[in-house]
Amino acid sequence: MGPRTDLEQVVLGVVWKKGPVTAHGVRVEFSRSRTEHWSGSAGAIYPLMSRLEEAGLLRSSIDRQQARDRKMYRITTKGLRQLRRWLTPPLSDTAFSTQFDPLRTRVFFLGSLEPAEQRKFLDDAEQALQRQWAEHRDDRNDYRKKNRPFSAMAEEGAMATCRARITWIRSLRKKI
Amino acid sequence: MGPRTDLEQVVLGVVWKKGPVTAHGVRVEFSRSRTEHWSGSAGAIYPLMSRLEEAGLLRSSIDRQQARDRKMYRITTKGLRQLRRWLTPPLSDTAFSTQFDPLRTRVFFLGSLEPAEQRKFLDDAEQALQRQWAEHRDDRNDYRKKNRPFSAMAEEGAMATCRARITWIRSLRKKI
DNA sequence: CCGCTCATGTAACTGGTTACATGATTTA
DNA sequence: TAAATCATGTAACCAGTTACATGAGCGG
Repeated sequence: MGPRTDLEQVVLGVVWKKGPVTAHGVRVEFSRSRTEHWSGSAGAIYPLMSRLEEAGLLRSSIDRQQARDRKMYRITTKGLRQLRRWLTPPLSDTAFSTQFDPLRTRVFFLGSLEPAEQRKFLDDAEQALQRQWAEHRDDRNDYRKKNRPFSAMAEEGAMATCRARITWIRSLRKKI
Repeated sequence: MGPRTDLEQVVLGVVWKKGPVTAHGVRVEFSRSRTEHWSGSAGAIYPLMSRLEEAGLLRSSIDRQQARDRKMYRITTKGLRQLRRWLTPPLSDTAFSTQFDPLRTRVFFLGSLEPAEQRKFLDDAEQALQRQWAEHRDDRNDYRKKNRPFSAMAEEGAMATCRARITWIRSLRKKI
């Protein structure tokens, strides 16, 4: 009965990386993320981490040294094995399938706008993507400073897709 | 009381593009899509299209000409106005925010694998992305044949992000 | 006549969300 | 001393999903 959802795997990964850590600490990590895919809401994280502990993938202990009691989570050997399994080929199909892109989705229906409005849409999109790229660049630089090379590499992935989308939007702009 | 979710907007768009169309026809359109973000399940589509009709964005009529009765949906003037509003800047923040990418998500935790396993992960990913790119290219060519320029442009967006991700994966491969 | 596609729906479930409740500690 | 942050949780809700039910028409 290992983790079934990506969120469970990611929480496992966060505990591996930051552990020992509180459920609150995991939530903070989610709130810092640029993507809005998961909010890291209390209603999701607290029951989820209890489940992972019950499954033997996490283990918790009460830290009474601090000003107030804190439930510290660590990853277990079994948990680490599970994390590695999640990353070891062959990966599930869903790991590779093209993801939902609200911008691309909208382009399918761009023909319903007047050409002038279409151009406005594309100009707006390009600006937003440029802001987004800059945010990921800042995050990457932060990760480099903190000596977290894999997180920096992940941010470079986000930067690369931002650049590709900007180039794509510009090419549409020329066609219209 | 307009549409609140992207799925409702997309269904509105599909009816605009393919209409008059049955709820089943909309479902088929979703099943053809490469992305797995929405399954287009009956439990989602049928109640949703009823809601859109109740809100005055779609209008239906029973077609008795066919072998069996079919409920044909068309977009209303109000519906088209709503579709355009969805595409008209300023777009909601969620339209631009960096999307969830299961591959990038995994890279954050790639440090938990041995270097040899890391390389295997990246090789596997590159192959999958290349297959994915080819699928989107085929789809784009189909759309071109069918004279659907905006759908073709959308597919080119997917192709561009695939290429960017391949380049990114290769650059990680060199670093490791 | 068997299985496939077209066609329309409903019921139970699920993996999250928002909002609420509580209280200690820290900072302005 | 008020507001923000740390910290732990629960309850109600929501937008989907899977699975089921039903039936017509059609090709092999």
